[in-house]
Amino acid sequence: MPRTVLEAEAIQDELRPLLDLTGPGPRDPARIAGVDVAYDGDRLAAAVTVLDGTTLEVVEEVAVHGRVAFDYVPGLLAFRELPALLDALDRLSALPDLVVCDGYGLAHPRRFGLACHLGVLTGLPAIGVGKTAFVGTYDEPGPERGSWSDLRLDGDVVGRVLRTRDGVKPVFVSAGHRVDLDTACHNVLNLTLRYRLPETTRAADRLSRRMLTENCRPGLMGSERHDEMG
DNA sequence: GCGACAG
DNA sequence: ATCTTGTCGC
Repeated sequence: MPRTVLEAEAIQDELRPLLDLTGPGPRDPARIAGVDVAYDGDRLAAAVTVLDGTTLEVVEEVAVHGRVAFDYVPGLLAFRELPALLDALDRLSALPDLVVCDGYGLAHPRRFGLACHLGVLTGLPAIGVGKTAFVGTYDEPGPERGSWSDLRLDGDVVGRVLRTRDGVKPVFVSAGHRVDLDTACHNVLNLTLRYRLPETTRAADRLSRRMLTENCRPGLMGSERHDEMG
């Protein structure tokens, strides 16, 4: 774990060459994971929620407790959230086919946002879905669900501003690892049949908050249902 | 130089 | 991220 901004940025530059940007990535993933982290002072809870790619039903979920080990610095979000997220991902019974991150991927000052970092470290296909603008310029996409516009940074298209619901504020989609932008947006639209944000993100957000609030066994919480027989 | 800045 | 009431709308 880096201890300074400079160290962290160096790590990003070091890992960036490991990115797999040769598309297209999973168009019909069977298991899609959503990840999110909730905070309370220096306490945090990281959650991973896996949905069935077809029914969008939650098929597995894991949440873990942790401590903030890196202050939030724009551009270095991964160092704050990744340790706990990797911990939670390790506890899944089966690997997901796609991970939807809360934040950015290639749309990043050094082209290595949370979704890229998580993807490289786990080897899993990953994409980023941000709720607000971070980097880049763009034109407002059309008002209907499905319309989008390029998110550009220094002349490169680094992501897409995608309208997931009619007349509702768009989200910022970018590729992370082993998924191209088209496939990323395709998946995001499949995950937003009812709300602006992907069901994966919503489920992970709820779980992480619950983990923080409830007095559960320090360590974990999840769908490792302890068969309560008898 | 100053302000903005994922979560 | 988090602090926070009411309010407009389906």
